[in-house]
Amino acid sequence: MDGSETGVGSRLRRLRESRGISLSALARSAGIGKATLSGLELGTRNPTLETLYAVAGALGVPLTALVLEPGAEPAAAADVRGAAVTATLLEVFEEPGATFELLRMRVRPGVVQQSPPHAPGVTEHVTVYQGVLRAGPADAPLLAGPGEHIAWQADVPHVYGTAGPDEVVATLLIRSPRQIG
Amino acid sequence: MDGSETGVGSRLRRLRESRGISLSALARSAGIGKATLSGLELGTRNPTLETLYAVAGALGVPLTALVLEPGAEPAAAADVRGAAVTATLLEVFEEPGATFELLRMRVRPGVVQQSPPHAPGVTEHVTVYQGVLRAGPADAPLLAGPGEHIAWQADVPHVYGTAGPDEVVATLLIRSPRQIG
DNA sequence: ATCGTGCGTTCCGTATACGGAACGATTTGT
DNA sequence: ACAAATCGTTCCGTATACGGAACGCACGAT
Repeated sequence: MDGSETGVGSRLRRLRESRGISLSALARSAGIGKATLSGLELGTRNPTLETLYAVAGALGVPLTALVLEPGAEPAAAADVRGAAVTATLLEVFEEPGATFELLRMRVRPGVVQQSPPHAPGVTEHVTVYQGVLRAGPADAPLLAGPGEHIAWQADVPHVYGTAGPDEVVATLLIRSPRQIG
Repeated sequence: MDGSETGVGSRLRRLRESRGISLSALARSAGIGKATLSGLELGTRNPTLETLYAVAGALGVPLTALVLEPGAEPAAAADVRGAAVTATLLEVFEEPGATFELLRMRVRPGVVQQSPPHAPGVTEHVTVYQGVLRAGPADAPLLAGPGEHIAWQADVPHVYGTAGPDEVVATLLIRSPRQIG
């Protein structure tokens, strides 16, 4: 039973066949059973992380090439959505003094999104790649165009919007200091 | 037995705790057992893909935020290493007009790394999180400290180095316009 | 025509990932 | 201060992912 077919099987089969490797050979070089690999490709098994790492390693691709997705991804749950902003968490960096969350953000033109205050000490950093962004504290938003970077304290209400007709593409970095308790 | 601890457990635990969600609550909202989640975080279990999807979905993060990896990955192909710079490819964004490659970069102090020119139109954008970076065109490098962002045209020789005693941690975004032919 | 080799799938016993229900420890409410 | 709730871990029976060994099939060589 597949139950939650995620496309890993078909993606893996295409990857393997595009390299002209047989199922038996890949199973052997990955150190897993043929039955396991066959079931994985057919979608009749729910592979463990260990199996996925073995296969990805044998193919010489990052695990994300099997699991992540060229566009059709159903993982809408991975996104944060609001009136104007769609954001996807890319990475979380744990540094000694703070946690950094790096998100990719899109802002639709013509709408302004309010965001409630975060905890004290939290700062937001935005680097704009496309479009012109107007964002920052609700009472004093800042402007940033492609290649520019703005930052503000996020412990007050803040807003996101565009200052031009185009959609804005940017990265948002949220810095949360380790709470001192 | 963990066998191949990939850091998923500790990363997941930090992610969960940084949001102030209890293990019990996350297990409930993900629709999985507390025992499963506990074992996953402790690294005593080898989770299935289905479990990983459930947890990532409940946290609202892409699966890659759990699985993408800190260093033990055999996929050295994803890494770029040089005299002073170690970079790991985090994500590739395909936009209509350009390809963006987002990398996490570390620059060791005391060494300067030369990088050959890229194709015309390629720009590099760096956001610094720690340390002071000196980078940019070889004849006119720029400085950037924590929270600052610099960018330059990468079709000339450029350099990476530090301007202080500390290692620099930054993200590097390379924008390559779709070739016009 | 009959091997011999390799393919991908299926069968099967074993190892283990799963969820439910304990458990002790800690926090919260009265 | 005690009781109730909730925390994260551990115990345990069940479901299932695992690898080894069949299986049927498609070729190539003698």
